[in-house]
Amino acid sequence: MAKSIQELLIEKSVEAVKSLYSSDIPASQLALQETRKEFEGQITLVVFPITRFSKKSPEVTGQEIGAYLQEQIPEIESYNVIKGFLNLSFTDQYWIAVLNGEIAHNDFAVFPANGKRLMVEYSSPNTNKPLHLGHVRNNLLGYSVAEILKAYGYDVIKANLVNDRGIHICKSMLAWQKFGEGETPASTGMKGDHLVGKYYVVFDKAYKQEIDALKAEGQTEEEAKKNAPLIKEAQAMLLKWEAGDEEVINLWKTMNAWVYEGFDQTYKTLGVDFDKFYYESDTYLLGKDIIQEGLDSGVFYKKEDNSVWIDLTAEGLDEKLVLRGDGTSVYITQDLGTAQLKYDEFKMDDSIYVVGNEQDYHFKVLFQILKKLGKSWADGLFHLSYGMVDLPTGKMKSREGTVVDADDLMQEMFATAKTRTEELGKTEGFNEEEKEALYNTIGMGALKYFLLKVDPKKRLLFDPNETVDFQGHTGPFIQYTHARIKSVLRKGDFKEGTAVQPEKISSYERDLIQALAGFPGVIEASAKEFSPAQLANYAYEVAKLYNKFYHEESIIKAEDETVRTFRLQLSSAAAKIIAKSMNLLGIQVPERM
RNA sequence: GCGCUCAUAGCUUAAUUGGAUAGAGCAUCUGACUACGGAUCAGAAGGUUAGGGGUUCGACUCCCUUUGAGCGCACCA
Repeated sequence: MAKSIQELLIEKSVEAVKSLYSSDIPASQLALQETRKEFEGQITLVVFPITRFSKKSPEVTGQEIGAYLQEQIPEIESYNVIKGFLNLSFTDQYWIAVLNGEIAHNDFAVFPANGKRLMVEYSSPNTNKPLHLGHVRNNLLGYSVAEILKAYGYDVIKANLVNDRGIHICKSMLAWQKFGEGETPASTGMKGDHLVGKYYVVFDKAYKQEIDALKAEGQTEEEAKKNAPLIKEAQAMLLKWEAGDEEVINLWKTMNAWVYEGFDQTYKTLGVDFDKFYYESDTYLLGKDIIQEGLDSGVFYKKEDNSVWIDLTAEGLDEKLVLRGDGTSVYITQDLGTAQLKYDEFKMDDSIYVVGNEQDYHFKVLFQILKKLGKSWADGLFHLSYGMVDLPTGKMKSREGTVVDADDLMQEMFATAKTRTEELGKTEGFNEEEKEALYNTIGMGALKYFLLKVDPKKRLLFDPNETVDFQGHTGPFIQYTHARIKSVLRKGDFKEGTAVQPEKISSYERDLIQALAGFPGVIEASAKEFSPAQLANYAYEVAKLYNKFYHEESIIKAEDETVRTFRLQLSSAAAKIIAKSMNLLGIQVPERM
C-alpha cells in the first residue's frame, strides 16, 4: 500500500520541528486525529507535545508548524489553530484523488502476507449438551477474529478442541442407557445434540432425587452427593471407558456421532468453520513428557506423595499442581500437552485461545509455565478472554434449564426477521426460497452484530424477550444501507471502473471519502487488539454517513453528468467497504432486502 | 479472606489508547414520503464518566482509596 497521508504528515511534522526548533522529536509522540465536526478541517495535529521543543505557546507553535506543513504539502489548502490543535484542511482535489486512486485501487485494504502463522482456537464445546448463547458469542468472536487476522496477512488455522470425554459425558450416556428406551435422533426427530442434552438433564434430576432420599436417611449433603448410586455408576462407567470397554466405547461413539451431527448443523447456520479438530479423548493423556522435561530442568519439583508442582509465587501466582501423586493428569497437564502438540504440528508464531473470562487465572498459569519451561513460542500465546452472557434472570445454568439455546435463538431471530419484513411489505419480487434466505441473512445479521459490536471483555446482558433490534445501531441497518446502495447503482446503471474528476465536492462526499480511507487502519487496529468490535462500529459509521449523504445529495438525479458519475462511484466504493467489513464479521450483506 | 476484571444518559453502548464542548442507538417528544428504497433522515431533551483524592498544559483513560457487581482461589474440566 502507498504511503498514507498520515505517515506523510508525521514525517513532515518531525522535519518541521527539526528545521524550526533544531530538535528531534520522536514520531511516536506526535498524534493525529480526525478533526471534530465543529471545527474547520479534516485532520488535526495535537501540538502540545511539540511545545516542549519549541518553548513557545501552543498557539504560536501550531501556527509555525502549520505554515511549514502547508508549504511542504501542496494538498493542504488551509489550516487553523485552536487551543493547541492544528486543524488541516485538504483540497477537494486531494479527496477526489483519494477516491479515484487509493480507494478504487485493487490493493486498497489488502494486506500482503506477513509470513506469520497463527492459530485461533474457539468454540471448544462439551459433547453432552447443545450449544447455548454463551457458545454463540464464543463462536462469532473466534470466527471473526480469525477472518480479520487472515485479512491482515496471517496464515490462520481455525481450531476446535472438542471436550468429548469425562464424567459429564458419562452422565448423559448412563441416563440414556437407563431411561432412554432406545430413543435415537431418527426415532424422535430430535437434533442429536438436543437428545443427548435431554438425558444430561434427566440424569441430574434423578441424581438430585437420590441425594434427597439419602439426606432423608440422615446423610449430610456432601455424603449424599458422593454415595448416590447414580454418580457411582457414572464413575464406574468412566473407568470402563478409560479401560477401553467395548460396550461403553460403542455407546460413547454412537452418542457422540449424534452430537456431532447436531453441532455441524448449528455451526452451519452460524456460518462458522474450522480447519482442524482436536479431541480431548485423544489428548487427555498428553503432557506427561512435558512434566518430565520440567522435572529434569528443575522448573517443577516433587512432593513426598510423588505429586508434581510448580512454584509461581515469584510471578505473583500460586503454587500449582501439574501432576497427581498417582501419575494421572489434571486439566493443566492436558493443556500443556495440547499446546505442545499444536505447536509441533503447525509451528505457528502466535496462538489465540478464545475462552471465557472465568478461566483467566488458568491461562495466566498455563502461559507462565510454558515460559518458564523455555518454550520459544510461549510469548505468542494469547488468551482472548470474553465476558459471560447473562440473562435478566441471572446466570445461565444448563442443568437448571435456564439457558438460551443456540438453535432456538437463531430460529426466533429468523421468525422475527420474517415478521418484520412482511410488516414492511418488502417481500415483493422474491420467490419462497429467496425469502427464506433473506430472513436468515437479516436475522443472523441482527444477532451477530448485536454480539460483536461490544468489547469482548465486557459482560453482556441479553434479554430474550426484547428481541434484538432491527433499527438504529444494528446489523440490519447496515445491511439495509448496502441493499439501498446496490439499488442506486442498478438504477443509475453504474459500471465498475468508471472514474471522473468533478471540480469540487460537498462536505458529505468529503466526510464519506475520509471515512472510507480509514478502512485499512481499522482492520489493522482490530487485528492488533483481537477485537471485532472496532470494525463493527466502523461499518456502522460508514453506513450512517452514506445515509446522510444519500438524503442530502441527489445521486441519480444529479443534473451534471460528472457529478452523477462521481456520486455513483463513491456509492460503489462505500458498498464494497461495507460488504468487506461485514464479511470479516461473518455477516452477509444482501443485494436487495 | 486473597487475587483478577468491570462500573459512562432511563436502557444498550462508543471515545483513535492521555487530547478540543464525552459520541451514538433504543425509549420519549417535534418535523420530513406526488422522493435515486421511510428498516431512512433532520431536530429536542437526557451526563458531576459510581464517590473521594492524586499525577499534568490536559484524565472516562494512569496511580491511591471507598463503595457496588462479576469471576477465580479443586489432586473437576
